[in-house]
Amino acid sequence: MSLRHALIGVLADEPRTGYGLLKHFEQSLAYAWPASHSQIYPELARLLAKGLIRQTGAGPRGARVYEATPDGLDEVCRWLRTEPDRRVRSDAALRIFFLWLLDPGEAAVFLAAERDRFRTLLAELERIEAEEEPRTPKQRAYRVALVGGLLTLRARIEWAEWALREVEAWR
Amino acid sequence: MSLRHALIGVLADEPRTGYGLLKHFEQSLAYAWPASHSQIYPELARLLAKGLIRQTGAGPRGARVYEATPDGLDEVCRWLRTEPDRRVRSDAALRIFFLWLLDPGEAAVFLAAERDRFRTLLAELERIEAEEEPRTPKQRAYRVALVGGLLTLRARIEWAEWALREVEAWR
DNA sequence: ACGTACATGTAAGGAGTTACATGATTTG
DNA sequence: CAAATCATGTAACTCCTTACATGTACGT
Repeated sequence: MSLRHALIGVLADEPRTGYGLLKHFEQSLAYAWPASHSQIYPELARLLAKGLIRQTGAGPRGARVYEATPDGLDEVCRWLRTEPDRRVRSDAALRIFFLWLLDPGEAAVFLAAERDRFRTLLAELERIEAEEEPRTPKQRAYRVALVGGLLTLRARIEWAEWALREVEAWR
Repeated sequence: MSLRHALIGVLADEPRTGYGLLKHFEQSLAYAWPASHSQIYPELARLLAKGLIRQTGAGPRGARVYEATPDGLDEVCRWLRTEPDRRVRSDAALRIFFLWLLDPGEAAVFLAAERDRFRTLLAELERIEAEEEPRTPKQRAYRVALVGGLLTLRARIEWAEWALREVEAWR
């Protein structure tokens, strides 16, 4: 359900091609909901058939430009008022529970990799944060999501640093 | 891949029934990897067929008790040394990007619900934290996971409170 | 000319959800 | 004796991943 609504939601802001949507997912939405082209293109065809989006034009190389229809926008707003599915899966977080099966040195390698990944991602988000002041409503919403990422990552880095000191004591 | 390894990993600590594993997932692992009985039971059958777990006995009501085999333990450790899949999907986090499609009052309702959910979850984790001192290696690993949850939730609550003040300014 | 990025699609298989289905034991 | 919990399974469906597949336009 999430992917189809996110696609309409992005198209509610401005018309885009399937490829444009793909790139937009890769650049920002992927932090919350990764999606590949093999999922996006068929889903766009379904949304088109249901009248939730429509094709407004064509670009070079056979690119199709879509935009959200009023029905599509209604559907997104209805979705936003429903209870979100709070289940989250994180392979990396799951592994923490089993670190005791490795020797402490190997557990430390894992935690250091986590910390480094968080740091890299934080630097990336801080770069985006510095890029431009949010002005439009959409930009302000994206900024709210961005700040969520920043605060969460800083907490995760703090945790990873603490956890590394902790596993030192396991030796 | 994650579920099958997590099942072996839990059974590496002590023998359990399928139902016992289900309850254990619901109580602690679900924060990182939710799993339902309709996934767990068939997966146990597959792990048994592959020799990664074995049945050690039977409890009342036809319950089957499993434990990890040495092959299973090797497999978990191999898994722990591979690169984790860092993709994470969060329906709730995705919705943030589309809050500008609602009016600010409705966006605030969403954010307040998020904040409340985080607070409830934090209280739950703090209760678990206070329960007992970790003593065994397994308990220490679980505590590392728990502290990760605590720090992350506190950051998410801080974010939700900031975001609520932010959307007030959208009116 | 060659490589990269643009642009779209399909197919097979694996993972996960929801619903259907059944029965035993304990607790009030 | 009724309800809750224990205990296990299957089936249909949806979602997602990986791989296969094809062609266009642009920059160097």
